[in-house]
Amino acid sequence: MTGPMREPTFLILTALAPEPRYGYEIIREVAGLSGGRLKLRPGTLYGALDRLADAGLLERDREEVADGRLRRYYRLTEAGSVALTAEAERLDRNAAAARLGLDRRAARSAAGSTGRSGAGSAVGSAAASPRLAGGTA
Amino acid sequence: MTGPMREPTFLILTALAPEPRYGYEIIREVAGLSGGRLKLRPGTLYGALDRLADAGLLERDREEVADGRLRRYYRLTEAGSVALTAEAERLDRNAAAARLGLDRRAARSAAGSTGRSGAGSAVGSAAASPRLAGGTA
DNA sequence: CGATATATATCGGCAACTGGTAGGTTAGGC
DNA sequence: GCCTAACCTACCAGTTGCCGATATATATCG
Repeated sequence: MTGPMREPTFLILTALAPEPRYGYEIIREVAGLSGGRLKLRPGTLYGALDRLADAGLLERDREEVADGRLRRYYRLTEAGSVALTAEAERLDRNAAAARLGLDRRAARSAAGSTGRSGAGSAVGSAAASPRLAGGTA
Repeated sequence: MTGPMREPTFLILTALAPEPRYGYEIIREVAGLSGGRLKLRPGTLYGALDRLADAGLLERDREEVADGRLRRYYRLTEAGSVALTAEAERLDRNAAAARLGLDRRAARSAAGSTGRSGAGSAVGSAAASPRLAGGTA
């Protein structure tokens, strides 16, 4: 679990970044962070919590009983914080690369040569591509 | 294919954003964009190309024979461009959310209350979470 | 009581990817 | 000439995280 993580995993870690939270609260927090777009299923949440705990990115914090219901709190570990930071940087770099490519595309559209590029570019298409410094996702 | 895409898919679209490219060139471009981190396998590439074409995000551009080798060019469609733009924005929002959470975490660490938060925060943990305007990933 | 919300937990199936294999051509080195 | 690496497209079994669901329990409200 050092490679790219998918969005649910990422947002779970994000939800736990500021403070420990219990399962159901993570679900709500992730929904909020995603503007209602991502509704974590219990299967996804607890599967991810187990995986991330096994990988040392998070751990059990404490248990509490509130209104007759057990709440199991989790917290991000230092390794989890590091992984989340690295992942955020990866996202930034990927987004920047896409932006650059889209900008160049728009510039080409404005120049009138769109889509079917001329036959002359077949060999020349190995032109310098945006090479991002630290690597992207 | 309107939901979150994984990194290989995203970077394939990014490689095709500025101009049409053929399969092997996409592999090289993606490797460059990712700083050598992501080496697309043929299985991944052609599987994704088929999927993305089926979804209308890219299409066949042309074929060429160079040095006795067939090169099959692909180009991003307008829908693909739109999807890539949306995806880049999603990445930005996600990264920003993670940063915010990590900053709050660092602030808590500096305040001396780390990890095991006090018992008093059990009910108050529903405090206002960073609510990003347009929604995140 | 029934419906809804709040809470944790488990599981089968699926899609995208991983990690390969395959077939072919060309160029360079020995 | 032979071998290796690079250049090209194509196909496939296995893995993994997630989807979509089910289950159990408590609490509240009409």
